[in-house]
Amino acid sequence: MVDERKREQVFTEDGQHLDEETLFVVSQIFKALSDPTRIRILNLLCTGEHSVNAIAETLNLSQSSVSHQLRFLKNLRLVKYRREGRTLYYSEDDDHVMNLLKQAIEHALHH
Amino acid sequence: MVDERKREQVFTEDGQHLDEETLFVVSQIFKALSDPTRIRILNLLCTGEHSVNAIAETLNLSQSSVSHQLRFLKNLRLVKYRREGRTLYYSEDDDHVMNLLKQAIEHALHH
DNA sequence: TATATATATGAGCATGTGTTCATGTATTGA
DNA sequence: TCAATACATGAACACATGCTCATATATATA
Repeated sequence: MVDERKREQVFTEDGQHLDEETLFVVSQIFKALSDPTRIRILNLLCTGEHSVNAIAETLNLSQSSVSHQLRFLKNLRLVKYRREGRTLYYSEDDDHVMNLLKQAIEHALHH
Repeated sequence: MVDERKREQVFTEDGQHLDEETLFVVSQIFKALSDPTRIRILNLLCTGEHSVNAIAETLNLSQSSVSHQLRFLKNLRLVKYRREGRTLYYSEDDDHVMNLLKQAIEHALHH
């Protein structure tokens, strides 16, 4: 039997109270990682920067779809880009989130 | 400038080729963590097992909503339950995924 | 057996999401 | 300036998602 008294909203190591903003940020991070296309793009960017067309060709996706997803990832500051002429080279921009992705991939592969 | 030759599908530490199933599993894990209600439920279960009604009352959610989400989490084997009379006590069932959640929460809090 | 309690489930609905298609914008080179 | 290249953007559509409401199921107790 468990103690069912309402927990006080103290901050403990786990099960701490989550304010609205934290809840939103956490859900956004995971939402970004919850789509197969975005996972493939981020996984590819693990190997270094790539142009939009390179991503589309390598992953066999439409240029438009890749561009839309890159905008999504850019808004969350998970990727960044650098311009060289007409070409934009995208690369990762959040070590911590990339780490979460790598952990989940490792977990899924070794099961 | 980056080497744009198509990557061979060798397995390297990062950026490895992701087969369909792995991709699906990874996306499902993150999808489970991408909803505020499920995050709150899992975060509460960090503190120990809770009945369905206790979860609903503590988090101020409807019984139906909690029950639906618990079914979702149970299908992914992220939670389990034990029966005691009419009451079902739910608890976490995947240390690794709970760890991903805790990391993301810590990351979001200290920013 | 009848009633109450705890939870599960299905339908329906509003909203969110990811894609394609068409087109717009920016940069380069002739 | 004109055409070509690389990428971005908006609309529209199909589909997924999470909630509520009503109801079903399972267990305990009188």
